[in-house]
Amino acid sequence: MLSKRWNALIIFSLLGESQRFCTMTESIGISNRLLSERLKELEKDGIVTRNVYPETPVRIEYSLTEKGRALAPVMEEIQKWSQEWLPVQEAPEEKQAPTVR
Amino acid sequence: MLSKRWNALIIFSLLGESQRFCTMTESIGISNRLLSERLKELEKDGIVTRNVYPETPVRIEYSLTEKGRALAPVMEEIQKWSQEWLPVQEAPEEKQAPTVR
DNA sequence: TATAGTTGTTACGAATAGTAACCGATAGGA
DNA sequence: TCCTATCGGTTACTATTCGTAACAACTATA
Repeated sequence: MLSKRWNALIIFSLLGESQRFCTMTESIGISNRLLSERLKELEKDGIVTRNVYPETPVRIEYSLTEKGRALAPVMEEIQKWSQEWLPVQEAPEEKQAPTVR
Repeated sequence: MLSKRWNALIIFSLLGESQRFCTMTESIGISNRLLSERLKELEKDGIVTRNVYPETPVRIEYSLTEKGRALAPVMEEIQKWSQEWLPVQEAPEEKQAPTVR
């Protein structure tokens, strides 16, 4: 499951707090097609839950189940390893709205 | 890198001891095409080293670098998680030579 | 009516994975 | 010499998955 592209990043971004769909696409840099697909799979695997808030426009938040939160130590070890062994990378450039002068 | 299919299994199987190409294809269940491709990538990333023993037929053993062995804690946490949260699976059936009666 | 925000779905070309056949070097035996 | 076998891969081809863009359904607001 962690070997599937994006899943580690999805879980990582949910470890902190529950997140909305559109927030996740932006912060992870995944397309909505794939995020939708991955979240369905993770929900079926019992790692993620989907919470619907029927406001307008509808708000949907995804969060981790206990099984999902139990992956925290795995993610921590991955972080430790990458801090020690991977060269520091430039952050990907922000897409800015063109500034009007 | 761990998100690429097979890489976690390849590293896991090298954590114990160095392995030959043909042993790895059998134990992991990966095709030789992909194993070859993945090992090249992992070698380029400095995670795996390739040792050639010019016997006949030639013997080639793959082993982990220090950077690769540093992934041991990650793999351990993954193991712990799966033992706690994943149902026990049937081992994939061995391919047996047909028994002659 | 038109527009915008949110969470998706559909369509389709591009990239990656999987399968099977083949290659080159070497050695052993007929 | 010719055939066979082993090892560590390549090559060729098909199937699956990914990535991008366009669109859909719902509803509130202008």
